[in-house]
Amino acid sequence: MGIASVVVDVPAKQTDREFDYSIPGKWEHIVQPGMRVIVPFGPRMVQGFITALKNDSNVKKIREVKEILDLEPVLNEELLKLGSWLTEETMCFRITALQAMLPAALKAKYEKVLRISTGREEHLEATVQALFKNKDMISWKDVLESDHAALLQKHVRKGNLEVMYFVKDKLKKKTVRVIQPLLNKEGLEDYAGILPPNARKQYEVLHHFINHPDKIQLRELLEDVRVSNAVVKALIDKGILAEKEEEIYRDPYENRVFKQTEPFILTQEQADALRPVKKSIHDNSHAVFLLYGVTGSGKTEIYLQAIDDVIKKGEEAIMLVPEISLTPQTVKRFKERFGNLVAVMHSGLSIGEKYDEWRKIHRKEVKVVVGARSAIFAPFENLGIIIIDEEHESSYKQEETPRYHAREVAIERAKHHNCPVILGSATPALESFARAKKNVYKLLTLSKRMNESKLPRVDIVDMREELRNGNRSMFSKTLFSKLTDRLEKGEQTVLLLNKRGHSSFVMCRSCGLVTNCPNCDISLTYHRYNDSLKCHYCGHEERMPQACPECGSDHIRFFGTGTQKVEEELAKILPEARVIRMDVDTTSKKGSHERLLNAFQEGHADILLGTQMIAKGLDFPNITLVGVLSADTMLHLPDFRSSEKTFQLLTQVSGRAGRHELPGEVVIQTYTPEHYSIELSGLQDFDVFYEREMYIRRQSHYPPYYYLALINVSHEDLMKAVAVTEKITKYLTASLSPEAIILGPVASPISRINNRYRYQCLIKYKREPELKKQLRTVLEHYQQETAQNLLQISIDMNPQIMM
DNA sequence: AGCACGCCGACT
DNA sequence: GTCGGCGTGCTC
Repeated sequence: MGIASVVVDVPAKQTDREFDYSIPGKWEHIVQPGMRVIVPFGPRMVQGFITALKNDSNVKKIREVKEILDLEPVLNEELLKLGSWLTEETMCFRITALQAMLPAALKAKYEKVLRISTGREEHLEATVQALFKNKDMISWKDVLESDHAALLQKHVRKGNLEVMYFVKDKLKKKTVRVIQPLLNKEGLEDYAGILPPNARKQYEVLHHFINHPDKIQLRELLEDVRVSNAVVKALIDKGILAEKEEEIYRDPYENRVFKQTEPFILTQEQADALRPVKKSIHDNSHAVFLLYGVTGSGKTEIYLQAIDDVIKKGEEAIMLVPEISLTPQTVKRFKERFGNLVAVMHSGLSIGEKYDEWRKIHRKEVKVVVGARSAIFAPFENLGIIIIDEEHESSYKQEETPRYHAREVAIERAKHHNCPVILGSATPALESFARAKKNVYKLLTLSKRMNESKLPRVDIVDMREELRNGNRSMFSKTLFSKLTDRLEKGEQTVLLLNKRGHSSFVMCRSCGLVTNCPNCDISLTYHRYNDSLKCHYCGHEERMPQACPECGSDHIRFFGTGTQKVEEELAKILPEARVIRMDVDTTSKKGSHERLLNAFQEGHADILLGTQMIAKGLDFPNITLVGVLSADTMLHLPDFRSSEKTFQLLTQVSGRAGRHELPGEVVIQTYTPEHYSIELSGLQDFDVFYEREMYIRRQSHYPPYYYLALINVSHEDLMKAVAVTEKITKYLTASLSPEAIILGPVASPISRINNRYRYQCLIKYKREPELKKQLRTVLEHYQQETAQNLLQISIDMNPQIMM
């Protein structure tokens, strides 16, 4: 008898294992590991994944698989294995790992409903019958909201009402109605001849098919021939035409024509960098390359040509790009080279669109996927290369469970496929560069920009000096004069306002009160569209106050990312300048990001003003000036990577200037010009920065010299949170090797979320083979309390941010 | 995660 | 005696 091992969709410690189910005979030859099923689990139905098939089971009372949800496995053997690896590495539940690899559309939706048992209607009093008025089922959610929950529950016990469980897919495949002729050209002509003379419209429809015998979408047909549905219907009824439902993809890029491009001739440097990659592709050998190339050195062309080789070899490619630079511009470059062999995956797509892109990959209709972090799980079976552009970007680390880093997943998959990985960056993560130096990764260097263009000249302006000289504006003299100069020449400027986060908070200018969330220790975020304040952590929402709740002053206003204020000041000092502002406020609508960039590219503005989101990917020939208004705002964050992040951002944004014929200039304004990350980004010298930063990391026992694991404990009771963290810290100190450094307990940077106090313990280690086992023991020990949700313990292996 | 089961105190 | 509170343990 066929038995399936199933991982069920119940993310909890106690159910984090396989359960056995028997397979009904009719499905015996269909089922395969990696398929989704619906299975009975206790009293309800849940979704699950078949992880293995076997012939027998030790389980006595085995139940049957209720339904098979897929005709083809959604997870192949490799991905199932990768799921186990993810579970192990990130210490998450198996089901969480499996779901993370699939588009959200494939996740189940559960519904619990009540219905009247057959023939028991008389047993119900009028109030209950009234609830069922006009419907045979009511949802459990409504029951809980009604005042009759107890009463209804009693009827369930008596058997008058029945509880039913439904498992549904989040989403259906999208279909369109398609019309096609059932006769050939001659047949249609003959039939047109015998149509009654008053059937003019039917005649026109037939005429369409005589000229275009192919099938056509009903909607298009109606538009083209300008007839109503009734006309087509008549012809279908007569058996001349046929209608059918056809599955279609929601193609976010439909109606867009991409001009094909040919590979460019590579520079000597580029060719030298590409050669070892090509060798690895053709030898089917695994290797990780760190492509370290200055901004504008033509990394993308190397990616494109490597992918081209992979496709020619009949294999597939994954191209990861950070979410914020996954702009239509980027996508265009890949679509222009590889046409419709490209699928695109990013968070801007709807659940349905993502699902459709995923299906193109699953059905082997595309060869390349360009996407953000989660595209690393694209279900390709013959991977020939994985490329991660801007590999230092922190968005490659998922900040929810499973807390994986796409770079590590990429390497794991590439090992399985015996194929190369390219990590590309002008400012590699310190960890990556260190590995390249140790020859764990192979270093490929591009030190020159293409088109012979020079790296821009960088001016670092000390804003303290400006203040001393009586300049209180946010623009230094230098920046102002260069701005005016560009304006006169008709060249373009990018202005970066380097502010932390992307949100705007509210502060009273009289008493300095910042409106905080009542449940969390974090400021509320202003939302313009409904003039309200929201907490991004717990969802708390309140109206924007008219006066300060503390001192009553009406000088209360929001401090946005500040771009608005800069815009106002620009309007004062350079009234003739046309400014495009890009920040959360102006880019929240779908497609607005692209629209603004297009407008800038087409020269409808002189200045592009924005936050971090403008630092990447812009490649416009007319940009000759980049200004950073305040370079040091994120330097003083309590994060050991803040210097690295500052250096990376400044270098990236500087790289926007002078990429083509016109030379570029950069002005960096700062209050700490002596800080090495600012000074060295001015010199664009990553190598020196690397040495400096490595020295500091070694001194303070941080990566790449040490690995990190962060344990976060939260509890409603502050003392309890501290006590548990304390106990964990003690336990780990005792059970890990003396080389491990265990710090804590300390309050989290966000010390309270949703009225739960948060404490943490940080482990720095070099080699601790027992670490995961010990952490599992810790989780095990607090199992009971975490199950009751009194206590929460989360573990982040290799955290990117210390929250 | 749900849900049933079971044991306890408070009530018709 | 019975209802409903919540701690405990199970789900193939």
